[in-house]
Amino acid sequence: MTRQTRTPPSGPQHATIADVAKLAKVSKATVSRAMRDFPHVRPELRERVLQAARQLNYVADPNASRLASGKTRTVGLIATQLTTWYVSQLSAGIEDVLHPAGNDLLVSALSTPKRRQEVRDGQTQFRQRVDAAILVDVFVGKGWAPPPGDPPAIVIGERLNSGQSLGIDDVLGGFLAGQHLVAHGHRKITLIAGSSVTARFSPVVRYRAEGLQRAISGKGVEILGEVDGAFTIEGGYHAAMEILSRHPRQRPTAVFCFSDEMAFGALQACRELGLGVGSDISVVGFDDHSVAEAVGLTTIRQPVRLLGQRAAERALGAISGTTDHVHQVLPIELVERSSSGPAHRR
Amino acid sequence: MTRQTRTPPSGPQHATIADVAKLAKVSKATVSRAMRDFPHVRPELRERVLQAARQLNYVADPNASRLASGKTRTVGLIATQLTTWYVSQLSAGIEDVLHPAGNDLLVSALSTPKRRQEVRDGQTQFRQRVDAAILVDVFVGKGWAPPPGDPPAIVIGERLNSGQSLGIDDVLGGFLAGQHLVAHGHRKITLIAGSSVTARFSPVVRYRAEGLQRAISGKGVEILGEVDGAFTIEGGYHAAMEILSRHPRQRPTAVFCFSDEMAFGALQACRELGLGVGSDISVVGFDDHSVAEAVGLTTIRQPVRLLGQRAAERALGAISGTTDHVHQVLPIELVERSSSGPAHRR
DNA sequence: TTGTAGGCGTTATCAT
DNA sequence: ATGATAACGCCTACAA
Repeated sequence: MTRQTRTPPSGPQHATIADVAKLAKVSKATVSRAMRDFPHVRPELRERVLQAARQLNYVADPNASRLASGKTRTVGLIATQLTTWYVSQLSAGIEDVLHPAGNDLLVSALSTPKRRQEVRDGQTQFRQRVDAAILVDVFVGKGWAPPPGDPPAIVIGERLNSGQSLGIDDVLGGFLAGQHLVAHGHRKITLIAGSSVTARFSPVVRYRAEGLQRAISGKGVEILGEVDGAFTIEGGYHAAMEILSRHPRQRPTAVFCFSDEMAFGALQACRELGLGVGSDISVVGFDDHSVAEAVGLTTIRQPVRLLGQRAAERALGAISGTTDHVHQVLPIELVERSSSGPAHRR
Repeated sequence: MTRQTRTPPSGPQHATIADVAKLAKVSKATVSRAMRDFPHVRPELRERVLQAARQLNYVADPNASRLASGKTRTVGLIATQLTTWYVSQLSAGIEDVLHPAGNDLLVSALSTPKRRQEVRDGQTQFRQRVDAAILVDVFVGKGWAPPPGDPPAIVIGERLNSGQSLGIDDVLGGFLAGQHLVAHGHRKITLIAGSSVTARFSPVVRYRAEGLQRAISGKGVEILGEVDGAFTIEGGYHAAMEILSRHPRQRPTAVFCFSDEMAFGALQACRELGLGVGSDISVVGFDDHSVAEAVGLTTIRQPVRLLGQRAAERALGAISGTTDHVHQVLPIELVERSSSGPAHRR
């Protein structure tokens, strides 16, 4: 019977494990072990194999090894928005950990509520492609756990009852901002939160608002409403524009935005309306975005990159069987800059 | 001989193509064809297969198909810095195209010059993992082409003699900025460029500087030097700080930054030094970063996301055998905002 | 139009 | 400590 060659070997194909084995005069099994630093390989042989591999410029085909081993060496990141500063910092943090460990990161957006539901039910999109998943702002619900058969998941931004989750203390975040504004004499504050749709499901939004409430309760502070900033710059701009173009009497003296990006939009609105930021109006953001310092934005700093690193570490842990059902909380702090100051007196 | 079962099927494993075949009472081959919308499959059978697949919650194991077909359905992105706004927009654009086409994006940083050299010689890191690669700011050199055996590559930010590259007209970018400043009466301009190391290899930096030169030549304009802003916010801040804290006589009236992020740093420096932006000092950036509008930064807008989309389209094209050896240039424009204005008269 | 069966390159089991 | 070899799950050339 003739050997069945698929495509005529057009060019110099890549070396396979068999080529290395032949050159090093050992079996494929030994090559495989040597390449992966397994014990029980005679140093001399190991050296011979590595040298042969180098000579042939050999690297194991990831697909073949994935198929054979059943491990993908890949972690999936699922987020609602990929282009935000928050998510890009997160990915950077995740990569910090994944790459040295020889793992890949597979990113996937999840824009529609429908797809969000899909994730809760089972990560079809990542099926058999990842060993673990990191979910950010998907709002799966306290009691959630990955459906049986699905890879383990780490959840960022929501506290799971039993589990693999981490985040910051959002109540504290809201509280710190509120405390700061109250201390500066502000008595009329407007919140620029997420979209109204998100708000319903998002613990993040709820908790930050709750923290603010705690800080102001009993201080005679009025919250002039919670407007929709969609967590975008434009959203923050429009929201602020609407609020701040009111008559000074009905205007807040301070605006607390649930993200720095919305705060940037608010700053723009202030500028266009000729309001002095930090004097006529105080603006406080959330995140400590990389340009927050440059624009002098007072904000609640959260360690986003670190959050990513921790998540990745736990993902790796989960893969190797460590199931630490703990909610991990990372520290935040208020960073005072020029965008906030004493309430303007009239 | 006993059947050699690897791991005892601990849980309800995932359905395989064989399961679907059995349930639909067809061969594996037919399942494979039906699932991939191949022609020459009786509609009735196709329907039966799809239904069985749905019922078993079956999705093809990507690794197995990759191994069998030799295609990874993955495109690699190699960049020097992953956390910049530019690269994150680029990835977003790439994903716009890749995802609908059922392809994955694999991202890889390339921080050190040594690793950069590795890429020029052969993309070891992506070997057998991607069907095509997109290289951004790697500066491979005009005559470069992927080494034989390596997947096709699309280069962003550098014009290859023969091929697969795209970018903007950097000379024009520098020119537009220069023209704008000259028109506003500026006669002393400082450039905040990249790091001195990068500058030597980077056509981007060279061309933008050249464009500026062209715009100012013969207009009695003095370039007060090209300082290193490292393409970061902090870098821009420090560079600007140093320049602008000089005696007014030796100070430029305008600063042209080769990225918006450096311009943000420059704006911060101005604020801290009490210099009126747009009056005492004009600042022009490059990119049209998403917060540029919010801070009123005059800048050269480049369509970064579109650049990513085009690159991805060409990557997909290259995979399917289309080799269009053309350098594609995307349009840019000056966006005038409040950070620039007439030169301050003394 | 459908089925059969070999092979993709690696890992892991078993035997030595 | 090393070697032989059966999976892993899919794709595809070829036969029918």
